[in-house]
Amino acid sequence: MLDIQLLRTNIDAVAESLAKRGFVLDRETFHDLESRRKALQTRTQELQANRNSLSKQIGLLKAKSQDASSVMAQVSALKGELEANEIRLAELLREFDGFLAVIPNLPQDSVPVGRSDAENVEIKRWGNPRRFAFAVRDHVDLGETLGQLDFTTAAKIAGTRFSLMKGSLARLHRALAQFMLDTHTVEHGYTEVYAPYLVNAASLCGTGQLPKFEDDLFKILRSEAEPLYLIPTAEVPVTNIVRDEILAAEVLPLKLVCHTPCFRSEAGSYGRDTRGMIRQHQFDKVELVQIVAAEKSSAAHEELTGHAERILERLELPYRRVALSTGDLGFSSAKTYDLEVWLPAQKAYREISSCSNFESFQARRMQARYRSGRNKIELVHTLNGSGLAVGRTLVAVMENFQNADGSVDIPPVLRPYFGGLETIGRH
RNA sequence: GGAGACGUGGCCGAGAGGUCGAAGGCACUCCCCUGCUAAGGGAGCAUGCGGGCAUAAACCUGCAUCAAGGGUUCGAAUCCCUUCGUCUCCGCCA
Repeated sequence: MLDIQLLRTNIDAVAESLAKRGFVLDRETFHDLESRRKALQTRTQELQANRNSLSKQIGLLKAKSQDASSVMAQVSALKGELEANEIRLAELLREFDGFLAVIPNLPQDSVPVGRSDAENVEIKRWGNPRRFAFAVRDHVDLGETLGQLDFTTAAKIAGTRFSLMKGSLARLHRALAQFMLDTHTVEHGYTEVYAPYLVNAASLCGTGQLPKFEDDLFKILRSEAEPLYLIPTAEVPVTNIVRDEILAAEVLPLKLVCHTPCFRSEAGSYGRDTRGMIRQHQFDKVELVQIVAAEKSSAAHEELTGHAERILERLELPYRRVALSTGDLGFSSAKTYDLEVWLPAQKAYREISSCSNFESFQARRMQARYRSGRNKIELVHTLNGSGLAVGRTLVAVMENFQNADGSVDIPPVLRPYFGGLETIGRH
């Protein structure tokens, strides 16, 4: 949610900024809503004030056992207009909220301007893709040859876009998550969090997945009760820890890390990445979340991205960092870096982490604030990033550490999680 | 799943149809007093959204908010309904 004051006072600058990301701000509708709101709200509040003061008089008269019937008649005269106004105002505010809720965040000035991912800008590269003396296989080939990755059975159990791992591959998957959690907690100062995998609509509105992207979510309907949704990312439960809170300045920054499965319906992605584990309905992710004071968020964004990069470096996986262009930016984000890992079978860098600074956009929706000074309350800034997507990291390890015989070496840094085992082979 | 009790500011807690955005306490901020280490006195201290205001702070003022939503009423923290949550007992369960 953008600051409505900014829209009121500076709508042309807002529209210009949004245009960079391909969003056309409907200024006429805004002005129309705003002028109707102002008139209606002022009038309604005036009527309410009248009613309140007259009602107070009634109370005072009755306390003195005096006749209040003429004042009561006055209030009754107000009633019709007041109720009609209250209803119209509520409708108008709902409409206004709906209008505001689908406006994306403003990109930071440093975000490269572009229409799509084609105009993303590479910031850095790390590591050199390995040269293979044999024909590389992709992770599907490798996993099925090992007898430890099975999409057919997963489809039988659940459906398409699920995976089933067994044996050392399942253990590798677990080891990766453990390693990421250990690194972020011990070396990067994050607090480990275990959070619900089902969340309510208010939480999803807080982080921006609702109301606009309901189709991407798995929804659990319960009779009578409010629906719950499977989390698309740990960002949702973890960031919402601070929803409707006023934090003491001393507790900031909050640095939280959380390993969860993530569930995405992948509506609208039919036909894309249908092979293998790249795009699944269920995948694990280790998520980094930071809640920081407003002026600290840009530095925190660089730091957090570095924390995610550190995982790739310690796993010895070549990657690059890309600044998303305005056209590729997520709805809530003011600036995003994607980390892309080298996949030898695709001969391409593929997204494995997305690190975003949301500034006050989520905080405003969540009413997540902190005391920034004496009697001064400010919205926090929120950030998050994958550190990393576990399934995709598994894919990258398999493909980059494969041997000619189809076995997969275990990256040295993961071997402590394997009791000394160095290679995953058929068994 | 069944039965009952409950949900009030940063925290504890009073409040039972009108002068209640809400006593009192704790915490916090400022001032005074006091030569010391959780002494005393005074003042301030919820949030959101409007209007004054074309702009920032300050200030004044209005409305809303006592878990959430709806209802009764001239008037609701207070009465009624629904939902959510907490606690206690029973049942079930890893």
